[in-house]
Amino acid sequence: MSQPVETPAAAPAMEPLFGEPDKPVRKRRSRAKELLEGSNEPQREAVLHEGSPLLVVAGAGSGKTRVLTRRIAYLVSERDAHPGSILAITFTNKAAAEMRHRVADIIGNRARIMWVSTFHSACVRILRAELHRFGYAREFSIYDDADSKRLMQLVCSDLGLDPKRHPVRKVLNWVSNCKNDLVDHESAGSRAGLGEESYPEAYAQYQLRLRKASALDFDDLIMLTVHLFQAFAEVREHYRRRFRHVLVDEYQDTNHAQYVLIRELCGPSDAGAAAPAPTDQEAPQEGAIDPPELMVVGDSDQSIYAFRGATIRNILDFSTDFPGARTIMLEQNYRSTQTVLSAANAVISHNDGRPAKNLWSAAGDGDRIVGYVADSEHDEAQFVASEVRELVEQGRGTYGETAVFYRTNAQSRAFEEVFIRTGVPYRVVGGVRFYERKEIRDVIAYLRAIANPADDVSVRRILNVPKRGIGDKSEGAIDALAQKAGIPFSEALRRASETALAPGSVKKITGFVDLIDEHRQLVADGAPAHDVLASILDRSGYHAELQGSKDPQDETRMENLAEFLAVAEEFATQASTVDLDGAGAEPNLVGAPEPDPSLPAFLERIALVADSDQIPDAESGGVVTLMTLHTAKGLEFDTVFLTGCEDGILPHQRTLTDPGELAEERRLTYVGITRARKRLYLSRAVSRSAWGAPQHNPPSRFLGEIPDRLMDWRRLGSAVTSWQNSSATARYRERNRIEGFASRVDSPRAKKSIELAVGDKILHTSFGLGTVKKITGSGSNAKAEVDFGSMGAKLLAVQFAPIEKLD
DNA sequence: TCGCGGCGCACTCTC
DNA sequence: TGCGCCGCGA
Repeated sequence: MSQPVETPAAAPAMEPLFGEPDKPVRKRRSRAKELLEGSNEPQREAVLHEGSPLLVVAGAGSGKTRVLTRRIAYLVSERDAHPGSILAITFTNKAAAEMRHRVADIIGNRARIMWVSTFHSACVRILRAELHRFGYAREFSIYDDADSKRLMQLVCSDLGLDPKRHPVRKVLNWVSNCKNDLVDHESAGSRAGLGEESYPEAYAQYQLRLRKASALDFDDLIMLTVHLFQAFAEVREHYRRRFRHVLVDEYQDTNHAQYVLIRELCGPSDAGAAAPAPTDQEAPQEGAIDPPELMVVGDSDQSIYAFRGATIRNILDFSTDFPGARTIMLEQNYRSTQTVLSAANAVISHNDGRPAKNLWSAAGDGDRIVGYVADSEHDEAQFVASEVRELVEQGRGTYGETAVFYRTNAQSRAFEEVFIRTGVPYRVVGGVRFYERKEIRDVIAYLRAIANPADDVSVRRILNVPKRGIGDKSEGAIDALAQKAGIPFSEALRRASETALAPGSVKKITGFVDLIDEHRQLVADGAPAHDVLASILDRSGYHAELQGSKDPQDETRMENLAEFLAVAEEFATQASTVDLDGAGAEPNLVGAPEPDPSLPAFLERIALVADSDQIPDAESGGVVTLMTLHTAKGLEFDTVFLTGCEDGILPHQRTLTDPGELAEERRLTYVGITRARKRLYLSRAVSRSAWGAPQHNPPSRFLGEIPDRLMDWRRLGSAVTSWQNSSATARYRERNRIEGFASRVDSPRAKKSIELAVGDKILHTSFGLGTVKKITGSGSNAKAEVDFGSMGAKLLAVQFAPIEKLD
């Protein structure tokens, strides 16, 4: 949890700004010199001097972020840009922290007043200062995904939506898409293009509830900022003047709302229709100010967030969106071997309608890509574990420079089991998220209820946690009162005596109100977040309840809470020295620039920080990193294991029917492959247990797209041999599509050699994994009685049944 | 009002 | 497989 604070002096050794990252780091001075004198590569040089707007299209590993960093340093050093006038937007907080480090390494302490943050953090800052214009209270809660889902659940049941036909998740996604496309709920009903159901009422109700709770969800952060800019010309103008340089990393992952935000900020001046026309001849220059300079960097092949509303359109249409824009392409890769790149190129080239691009590397061919076909996911994990150990023992790699990627979080389990058993040190990034654990959410709800009295969702969550005798009945009565009087739930709690509840119940409720009030006072007195947290854990009885429990689970809960408390304390000390957005030292930024360790600031911080921001530094970790392909973006490792290369896993089952989604899966694979510097492993499992029942998937179609000469197959599946032959790939794929997985294990050759004994494990195309219970007859007459678990016992003709024997 | 046990369902990816 | 919800008994 302890990310390095922004202390340039203590910054870890960093990569050079360009050139091979593997080379020993040169001294800071020479690097700065190199920066200012330019590099030997003309395109990179051009990135510095090229005007605005500027689009840099760069392949994986070509140092996109480095180029962006360079431009910032150039602006400050050569063009005397005030660092406070620079806004750099990155995709994750982690990336923002890294960028601040890099810039600080070149221009020193002045980098501290640069504004580097994610879209969401930037918007929160602006909203804190400006949202009162829309009538919001200054303290608003920020709802994460789980909160939004909970809220939408209430809405759906209010509207009587059948959860079978209209799952909460689906409704929420629809609403989220509307917001990302800036379609407000009044016009959402007539929204065309989605084809499926639309939920304008749910949208309206959901927004109403959010509004009542003084809460914003993630999509609101962007949407409302855009609305602010559009509704108040002076606000828009203020930020256009304040930011003279706007730089956006990972532009391919921006959605429509984010694009409009950038356009409002950096578009041509006359775009602001609301701005008063300069008819007054006395002050013609007033208000006539050039838009901020804009530079965006991206790679359309790495767009992997379409499901969240990101649209590649933004990068393809950049030059139309921003007239006069120039484009620079960077195609040299400084990260990977040519072998790795060729594989990546081969896969991505199967996507239609992408601009031609061919990455090349000067790093040499390097090792071939190792392929492995495992029998099961355990076998796959076993292979990865032993391979990692071997690399480390032979001194060819370190744990910290090794990563294991998978498509879904659920796949991490097999690796964890085997890694624990074999003693390979590892760390899972993401997965069951820290902030999604029950106990953490509980205390966050406490903190929110204290900070934002209107936050009904949070108040009701902790009303009876820990148990204090306020049950459904009491809650219902209070809720009825709140509805009747039109007041927030927390307000109704104070008037509990007006209900028909028993005096005992009223007393319990009063006790709860007092508890919250007491801590609200604590906050008002300026107590830092961790003090409030520690107090509420104690006074609410939450701590005591866990302590008294005999459930071993509660022990880990205690540990988690202790860690959370540590996070809060760390936040307080950080906040008092440096602002996490790097904006704290800027006096005239927005509203309250002073870093503050207060409770609202802490809540804001934890709402916006994703767990994947806590990826340990690869160099210092010394442990193998396990993560999903999505979180892998922007990272790189010497050795990469890309696991689960199966149709149904990667590409994911739900994407197989949609060419557009399939293209995104291919880009995801591309991202995974290009994370590898030196060694790449591709593995798949013939059989994989998915919630209980074994399931067997055909090899990923993406595997067949990689030329044979690049591959070194360490082990092939026992029964399947033809699929990796590229000439057979198309046929295989076709056959597979028609027959489903039935064609995978019935190769004639495999059948001939099958000999079964009692106790053998076999794989049947229809029944799945089974155990041989009894054998009768022999040779071609052999029959086997096989127990297929939940599928029952079957009698099979060994010679003809579509089965495969497992080791 | 609470606690327990049985059952049914769930797994994309994330700021 | 494990989590969350529901219904029941105390």
